[in-house]
Amino acid sequence: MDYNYREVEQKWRTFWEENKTFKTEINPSKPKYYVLDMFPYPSGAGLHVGHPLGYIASDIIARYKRLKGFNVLHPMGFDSFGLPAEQYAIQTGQHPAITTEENITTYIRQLKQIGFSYDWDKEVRTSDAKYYKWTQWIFMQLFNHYYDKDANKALKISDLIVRFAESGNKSVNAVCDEDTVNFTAEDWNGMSEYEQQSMLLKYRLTYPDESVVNWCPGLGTVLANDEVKDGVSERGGFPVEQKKMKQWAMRITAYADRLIDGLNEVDWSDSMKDQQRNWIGRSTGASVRFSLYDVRDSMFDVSDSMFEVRNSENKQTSNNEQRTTKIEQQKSNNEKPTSIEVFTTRVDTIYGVSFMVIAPEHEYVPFLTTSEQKEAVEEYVQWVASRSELDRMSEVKKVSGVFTGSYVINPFNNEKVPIYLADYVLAGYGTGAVMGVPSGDQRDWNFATHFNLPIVPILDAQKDIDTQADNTKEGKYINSGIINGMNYKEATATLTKFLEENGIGKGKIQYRLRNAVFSRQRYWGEPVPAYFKDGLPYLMDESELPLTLPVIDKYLPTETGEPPLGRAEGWKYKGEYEYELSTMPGWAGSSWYWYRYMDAHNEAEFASQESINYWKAVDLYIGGSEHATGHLLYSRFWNKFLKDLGLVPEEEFAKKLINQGMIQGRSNFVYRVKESEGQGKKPVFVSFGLKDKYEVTPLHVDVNIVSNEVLDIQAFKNWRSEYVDAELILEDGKYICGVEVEKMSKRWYNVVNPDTLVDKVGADTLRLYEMFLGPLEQAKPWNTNGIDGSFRFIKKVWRLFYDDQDNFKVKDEVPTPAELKVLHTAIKKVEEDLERYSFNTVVSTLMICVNDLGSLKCSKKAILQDLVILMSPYTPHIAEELWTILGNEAGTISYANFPKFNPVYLVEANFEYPISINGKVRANLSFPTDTLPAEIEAAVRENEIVMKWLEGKEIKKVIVVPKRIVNVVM
RNA sequence: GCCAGGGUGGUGGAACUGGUAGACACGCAGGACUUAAAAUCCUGUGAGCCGUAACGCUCGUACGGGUUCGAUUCCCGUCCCCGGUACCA
Repeated sequence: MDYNYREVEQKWRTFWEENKTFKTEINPSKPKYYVLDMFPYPSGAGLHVGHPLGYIASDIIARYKRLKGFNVLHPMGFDSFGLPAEQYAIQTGQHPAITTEENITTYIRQLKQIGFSYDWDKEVRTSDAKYYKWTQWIFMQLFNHYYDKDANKALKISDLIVRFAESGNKSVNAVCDEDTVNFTAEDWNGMSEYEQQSMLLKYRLTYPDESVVNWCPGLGTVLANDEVKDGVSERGGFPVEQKKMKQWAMRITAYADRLIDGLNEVDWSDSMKDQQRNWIGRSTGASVRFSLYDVRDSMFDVSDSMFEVRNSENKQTSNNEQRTTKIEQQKSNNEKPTSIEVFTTRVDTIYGVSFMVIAPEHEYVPFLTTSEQKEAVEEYVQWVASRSELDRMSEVKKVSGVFTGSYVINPFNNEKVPIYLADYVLAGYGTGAVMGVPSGDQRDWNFATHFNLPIVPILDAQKDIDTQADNTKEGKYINSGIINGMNYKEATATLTKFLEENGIGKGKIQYRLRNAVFSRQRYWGEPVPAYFKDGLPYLMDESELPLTLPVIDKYLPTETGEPPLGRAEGWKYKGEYEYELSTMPGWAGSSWYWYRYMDAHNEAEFASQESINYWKAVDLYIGGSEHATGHLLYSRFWNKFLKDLGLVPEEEFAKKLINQGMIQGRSNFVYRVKESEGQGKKPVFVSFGLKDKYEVTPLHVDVNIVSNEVLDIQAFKNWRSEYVDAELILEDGKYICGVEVEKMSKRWYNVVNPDTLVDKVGADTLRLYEMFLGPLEQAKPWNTNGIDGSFRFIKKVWRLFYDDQDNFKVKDEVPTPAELKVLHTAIKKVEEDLERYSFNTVVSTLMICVNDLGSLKCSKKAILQDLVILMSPYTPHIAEELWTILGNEAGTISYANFPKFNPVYLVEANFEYPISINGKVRANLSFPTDTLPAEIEAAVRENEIVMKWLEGKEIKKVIVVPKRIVNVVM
């Protein structure tokens, strides 16, 4: 009889659950090890085969470390706020909490089925009020702190207020908004409450700010970037425009340097560190202020329709009498700007400036545009508003832009420089303005060539600048006023000094990193524990947490375009003040969850100091590389902040990080005819083979309603309400779908579920197979072609214990040297490979070991017992069963001792040297392992085969690499 | 576009620090067992070539160069694929 995996696996899963085999407690007598998985978003599609890849790997390490004597924390939880549940709620009216609960139940069932050694008592869910209470609490701490550059850490806002009252802000060296002006203690004490609070917002680590969003008037909502395709909404095909909106932001830039420095102390891949460093993008340069030249009039009526959207917030501001203070006036819309500031990393090229470019959404645009240029500018701004940031940065070859009609003055040579708008300058980055130096920058060169602007050489080393830009720093400066004849270093120093002495600029460090937007115009997220009084945000009291999500009738924005929370009846702080209506973004709850696992049910703190100081930081963190610059950066930021508050001990929360490669999915597509897009139109889809005859938009379709690329039409119509009466243009009576290999993701409907596989071959086989697929880090498309090999392996192991007639054949005999050699070869390799996280090669090693023991007909207990331990991290169910069968206490293999490798069994008397001649192997010669290289050389020189290959030529050299190879050079 | 990763047989992959390329598996082909099938076991399996045969030869790690006694591995350039690109998580 074959091994009955269904029965055995079920038996041990029940055992583990009932006996809480993996329950973990603080135990100072043992070394600790914390293995963490990036927790999943519980999608409606259930767990897919891509999830377990990382989970299996981390579970293997968790089990391996237990065998090595560590006290292992290995928890699992759910990142359960998010867009898909809300989207489902919009479609069905079902409360996202219900859907989420159902999905989590499914996930837990699926996870338990795979035999992970999680301590389920420590499970967390970010959408649980008991959890998000602490997310809100951390948010409040951020609001109540500012970043002090002298202390190089976050300090209390209450302390800042004291300092302002005593000496103003001149002596305060803190991270704050760019436009913060200097004030004295007198100024501060003379300010109204409103003015003081407004000022403090410029310092708080979280604060309301304006940022650009994808506004879709057709759907009356803000869309995520990936809900937008070709400038229209993915759902419904409505136009999308860029709009500025008041949003909460997190001052992550305050931590930019520490986020860069911290990378030096973690064991992450260099590529991952590079990505983070580049994302933060620290660059050293200078800011330079260019005065505006002769602004004759401001041609634009500020209330002009084109600018209405952008200025709506500002208008509100100026309507509010209280807010128009002396300080604010400088920024007010009614005053003409007098200069434009740029940031440059190449201040040395300043004499080569022949134009200036500002972002089309720059706030000065109305003032800079002359009446002659008004129409062209208006048209251009409108066009740019329809384009996403990504589109704008991607299209580098096509030059676009428009002249505003205005000029600035180059402060170094007093030349008139025309001001253009161009979409490659983004308002959100730097000052939203750049100086154009066509001889030294290719994009500027392209722009200058396109608009026929002068290209001035500035260095004598520049070559061929009439065909392309040359960004060299070599040579001496020419055409460059005060720096003529200098080299790069001298010039930069001279210019920076000049800027500072004349008050027109200064040396500056600029980051590409932007402060993180912390609002979503959605329902299914953490409510922000803030309310508004006179248009300013205030926190509720900590004792009033959690602020729970109110009940609403529909999960859509209000008629006036407010977020769904605007629908909540009477939802006001103390019945009086408006709450913040946006919710927190997806990354809020995931930015600190590893601490909650340490003490998941604590109601007094986010986790006890005792637990935090025992578990400290994550020793191994496994998750997808797609989180490189999102989750992993935000989490590091929050961790550093919590450390500043003295609440956690470690500067970096994840000591070792492994990025599992994506298991790619095979996506299926349907093709919607473009003419049928838009509200109220009947959707028309055309089959793959006929799609070239129409203008179509490819749309993802659920792979589970497609089989062999043929669409199940009825299932498709039921899939989404708007497709109920869709028309399908068929070929040969079928609707054929397109196929593409891409990331397996719920939002592309290409999720494949592991349940079927567990049923067909068992969890142990699935675990083994997923590891056997290849290196953990490498991406690979999912297919089950090789799974039989893993299944056979399990059966072969069983057959070492039982013969064909089901007789137990394990004997208590003394192992032979050959058997010990097989076993210890495996022990060595399994240990080495696990230490370097080479999960796939361990599977091969186990297979070779089992094959060899089979050939040796070895069924000796001493050998098999160690083999079972070696296997147990990969195939815990069968290992637990065999362990018990061998006479050990039931359910104890998880805490057994990893077999000790003994090199004695591997000693070889001889080594067979490959003999290569000019790099090509021509013979093999065996020598005792202690033979000296000179003796080997002598033997090789006299070898017949070698002589034959020499054909009478001289041997130039013989290279002997001990226990590797011999190479004869002739 | 920019940032980062990858490309090895029919397929997944191995080769750890520059040292016999293709371990281990899948698939395929042939054989054993069986009335038959499944399961299991055995043999072969990068491409091309020579030969009766043991064996041997040439090519071969995306493509083109380079460094080296020796390169899948290091360097330069090109092509293709995948992830991220700030509201998917």
